[in-house]
Amino acid sequence: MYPNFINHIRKYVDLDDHSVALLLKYITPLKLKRKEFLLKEAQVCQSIYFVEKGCLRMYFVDNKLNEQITQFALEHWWMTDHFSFQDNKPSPYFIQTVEKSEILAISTTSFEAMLRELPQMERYFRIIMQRAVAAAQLRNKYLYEMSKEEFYQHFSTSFPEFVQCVPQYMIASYLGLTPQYVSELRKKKL
Amino acid sequence: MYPNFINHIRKYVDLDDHSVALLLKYITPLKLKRKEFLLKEAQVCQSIYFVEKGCLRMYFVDNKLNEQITQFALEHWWMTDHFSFQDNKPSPYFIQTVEKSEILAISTTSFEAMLRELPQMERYFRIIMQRAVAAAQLRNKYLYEMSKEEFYQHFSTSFPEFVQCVPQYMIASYLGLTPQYVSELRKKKL
DNA sequence: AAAAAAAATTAAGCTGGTTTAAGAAATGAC
DNA sequence: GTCATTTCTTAAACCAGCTTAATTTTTTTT
Repeated sequence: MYPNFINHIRKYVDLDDHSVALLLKYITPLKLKRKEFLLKEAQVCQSIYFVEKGCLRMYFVDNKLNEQITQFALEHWWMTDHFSFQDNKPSPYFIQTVEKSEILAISTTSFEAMLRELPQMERYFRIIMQRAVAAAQLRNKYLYEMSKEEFYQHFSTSFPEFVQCVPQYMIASYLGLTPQYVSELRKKKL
Repeated sequence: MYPNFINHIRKYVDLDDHSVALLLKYITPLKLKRKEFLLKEAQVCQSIYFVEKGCLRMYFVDNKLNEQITQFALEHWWMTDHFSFQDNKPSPYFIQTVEKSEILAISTTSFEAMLRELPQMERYFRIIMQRAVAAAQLRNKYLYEMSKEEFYQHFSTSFPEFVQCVPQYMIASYLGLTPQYVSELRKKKL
């Protein structure tokens, strides 16, 4: 039952079978097709989502009506609009499946109750969030030190699995590039 | 004793006086002058730092030998190289006081021991880190949707206290702009 | 298998923001 | 209070990456 989910937690904290059983009461499994939405602009993001299988993207629509992708989540990554989730504010984002996916959702209220009942999960999320901050810090450094060309080359050599399963125009959007420019860079490299 | 520190924790979790006493054993207070270093490039970042009073900046030296500032920390903010702190890796960053400051340091080992003895602190840091992720997500969105001019105007109207106490060229560096361009933008606005 | 829709490419012209260089103003140290 | 250093300004030339627009290729739907 949800092996990616359980294994991921057990990588960071001890969790006996009884605790697992308790934990499962707080999650809602979702089977989704390609291009289904978990969140739309102006809604409050009521859950935090774990990608058991598949791929999610998060984007907002900018003032030129472009979809700006700000995040992807692959298998065993978490995804939410943290600001909306924590403070119950309407979100500017859409969260959508990129492909057929199995998602585990934990609602705001379940999240709070789960943390109270299972202190290991408090620890787990402290570690996960700390790692997310570290990742954000690193990505941020890349933005300061690399040109857009270097940023693209770095990304596409570091994460070839993305280039596989995500269309090129989405990668361009995520990296803050125009599809035309990515096309030019690819030509240049060959 | 360290009112900013204790009040900040009590904003998020309950902490009785006995717990406060236990907690204080894990922290090392530091009184620093202007421009003193807490971390230099190639060192492992052995502590997480709380700004009780004053101001810190974090920067790295890029391949053109510019100091690129990636973060500031004002009163009651935390600062560390999370990647270095968590995984004991050498850091690419410098952490330095911008002005005379009072800093509370918690070392890697103290941090771990503290979390084991005081579960409230596990919760506190889970919340703090979650808020840091939310802040990073928001800043990231701004980078996608704003031009550099808009980003500068937004920053300088949102955080006038910074423009007060941090020299202009540091703000330029933090925002990823040249000092010349900031100068031009300021002229434009008046 | 054909039609429709979505994604990727190509190329020319343009612009937001950098680079370079020099001088002016502000700050800190003695 | 003066000298040395740091910070800020001005201006012109330049370029990385965008815009626009048209064409081709790939994918999806029927």
